[in-house]
Amino acid sequence: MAAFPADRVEQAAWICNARGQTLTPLRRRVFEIVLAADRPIGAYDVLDMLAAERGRVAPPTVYRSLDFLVGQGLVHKVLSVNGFVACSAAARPHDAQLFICGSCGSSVEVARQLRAGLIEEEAEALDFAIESVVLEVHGRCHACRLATAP
Amino acid sequence: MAAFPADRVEQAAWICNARGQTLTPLRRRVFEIVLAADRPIGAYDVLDMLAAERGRVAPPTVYRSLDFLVGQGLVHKVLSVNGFVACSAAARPHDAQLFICGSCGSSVEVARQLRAGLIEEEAEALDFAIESVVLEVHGRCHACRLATAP
DNA sequence: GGCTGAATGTTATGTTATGTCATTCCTCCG
DNA sequence: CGGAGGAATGACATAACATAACATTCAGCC
Ligand SMILES: [Zn+2]
Ligand SMILES: [Zn+2]
Ligand SMILES: [Zn+2]
Ligand SMILES: [Zn+2]
Repeated sequence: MAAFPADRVEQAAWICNARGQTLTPLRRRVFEIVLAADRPIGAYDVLDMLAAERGRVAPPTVYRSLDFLVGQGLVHKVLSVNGFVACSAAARPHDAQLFICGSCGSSVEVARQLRAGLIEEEAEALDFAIESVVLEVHGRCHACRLATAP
Repeated sequence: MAAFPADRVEQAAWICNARGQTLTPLRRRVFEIVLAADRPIGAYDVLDMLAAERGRVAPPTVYRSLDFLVGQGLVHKVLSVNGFVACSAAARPHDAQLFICGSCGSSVEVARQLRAGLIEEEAEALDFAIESVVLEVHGRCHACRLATAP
């Protein structure tokens, strides 16, 4: 198998291939659109961009591709804004940890594990089997703080 | 002012009063419905129950009451299931920390702070001003694990 | 060629949430 | 008393987000 590529879209294709999956032209294009947005983007925004390129596009077309990309860990769904954002480290799937600015809409994904074992401890105490953890931090980003502070 | 009451609905009324707000009959009824559900409940489920009692009810009626209750910290919005759940410790507002079972839909709110300072550290490094943190843990609860394990 | 399975197209509908203006009701003040 | 002002609710319409179900296309394989 070829070496891990530098371009993020090629990385995505590589990751899919390594799993016996296919990054089809449609999925690739959707991934490119999400990637280019560089912030969480709505499914219907993706739809509009696709429609501008290829005429009428129905919602399932977009949601199926997004679901595939989310399933492969290439894209994260951002619950607090009903959006999707490209993963910054998709090589191995993980729960996203996002800092989301309420002013400009930008988001930053943090790779370093932000939780100590407290959640796992609590799960143990509850006899709760963790499957996934949603962690989304809201606030104001550096740029927006500069913009209003004197 | 009267002492802090034992009943959760009366507590809610007390909390509102203490802030110069009013738990009107409608808001009180919505709170009772959310409280009785003992798990996240959808806005339109609340709507249906209200409608059964008082005839036609429009969505804004429900959403306004839910928004009020969320604003007062009496109810938490659960993003991962598009639902609302009564807060188990509303006396002072806080970000919810929820363990949500994907099998039975139940949720447990944990009061003890589940995060060490790692999120705050990271925010500091990013110069990000935190306003709120969404933490929702998904998995299988104790009861559901018992139900399928031999 | 004909079967099969994956992907996409197509139509319709379900689910969640908000914008806007009208109405009610209470309180304050002259 | 009577009207101004504000909070809450009612009522209507629509926006925004997401999925169900079935048809079609196409490549790989025997
Ligand atoms: Zn990621
Ligand atoms: Zn910002
Ligand atoms: Zn709470
Ligand atoms: Zn359960």
